[in-house]
Amino acid sequence: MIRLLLAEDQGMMRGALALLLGLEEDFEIVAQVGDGEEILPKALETEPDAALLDIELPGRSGLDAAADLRERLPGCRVLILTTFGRPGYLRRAMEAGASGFLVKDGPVEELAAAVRRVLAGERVIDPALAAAALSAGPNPLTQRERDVLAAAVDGATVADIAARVHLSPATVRNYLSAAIGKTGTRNRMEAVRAARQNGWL
Amino acid sequence: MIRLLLAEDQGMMRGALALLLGLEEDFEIVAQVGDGEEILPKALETEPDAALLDIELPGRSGLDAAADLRERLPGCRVLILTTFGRPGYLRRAMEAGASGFLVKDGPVEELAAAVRRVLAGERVIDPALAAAALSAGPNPLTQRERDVLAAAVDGATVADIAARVHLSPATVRNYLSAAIGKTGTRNRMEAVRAARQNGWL
DNA sequence: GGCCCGCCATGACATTTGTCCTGGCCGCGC
DNA sequence: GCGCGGCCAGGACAAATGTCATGGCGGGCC
Repeated sequence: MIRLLLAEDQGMMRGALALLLGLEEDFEIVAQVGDGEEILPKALETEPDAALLDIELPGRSGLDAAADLRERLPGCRVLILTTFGRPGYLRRAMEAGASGFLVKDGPVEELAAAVRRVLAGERVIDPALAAAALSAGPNPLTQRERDVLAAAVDGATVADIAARVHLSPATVRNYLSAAIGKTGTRNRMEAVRAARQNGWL
Repeated sequence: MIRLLLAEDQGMMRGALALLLGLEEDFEIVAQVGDGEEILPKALETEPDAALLDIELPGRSGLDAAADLRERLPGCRVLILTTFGRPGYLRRAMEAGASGFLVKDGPVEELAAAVRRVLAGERVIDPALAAAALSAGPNPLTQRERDVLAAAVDGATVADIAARVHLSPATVRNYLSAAIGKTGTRNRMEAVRAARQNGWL
């Protein structure tokens, strides 16, 4: 019997996946969570064989949770299941010790198969996405540049960003300028979009 | 037997919902589409009793498709199923003649029940969302203001927007200023976010 | 030790952006 | 007819933004 933990914030998606995987003879969903903070506690409590994690979660990113799991529950395989096939996400997932990376497009049939293959020791990764991740190269942004960009997503002014990150407004502008340069864009919003597109945030 | 059409772009979600609804004794999924353009042709071909439509679709919005269906296939009830419970979406869905409006949070069990209730002639709407839609009031933005805002989403400059909408840069700035004023925001990006938040785009 | 980075900050500067005002052109309602 | 509002454009001005140069601080690496 394969014991599964399922982390997904959209209630309907979570319920549908749980029902679906529950239909498989050898699968058992031992935990369902909708918040990233709950993943580790629930996993420690139920000790699943595999965890199916969404990335964009309230509370704590599925990628961070994956790293937690590798450290605290090494016997549990981690599968990332996400809407967006961003190269940087795949890279971070691999660095966090994930065994599989699936996108929410593609047929549901893949899902159970992927879980089984991961449990058998295989790595499951979309080949096209793997190629994209390699060709895209690593994240060129420094920590601070990421912080500042992340604080700029919702159209905040320099002053707002400076307050959020506890920096001088002038420094913020310098980091923004650097990020704009590195992403090859023309203004902060384009830089934010480019960084998100690549999974660099 | 209730004949259903299902429109949803995420393959995994679409497959999961189809399997799930297919489990109901009296449901039959007669068509599945992942593109908004395909909704009307498929519906005319299969003549379903109800259509379950996502809003954010490639090709054509689920809201526009809903209007198409009301006009060309009045016997078909329309249920909108969307990730975002934006007040403006609900309003537009009602104006397009939809009988139900569900958000993708909330349990899957609601889904089949909602379809049955809609087929029985009821309207199915999240009460909290209905209240929000009423309190938010109608869309205050004019057509041109929406156009210009929509063209500004990805951090385009005034010149870019002007080229896209075939307007003078000065006019674009005026429309942006008007949109910023009407949304009560401080710059174009905040205006874009506010407008999207309310489903005004 | 010297060198390279990342980090933080400031000043100066050109460009872009947001605001306000003026004006003209239409269509609609009273 | 008159007023109102949406549509289009331009000018003038203040504020925000993006760039560049300069400087100091600290930690790695050879």
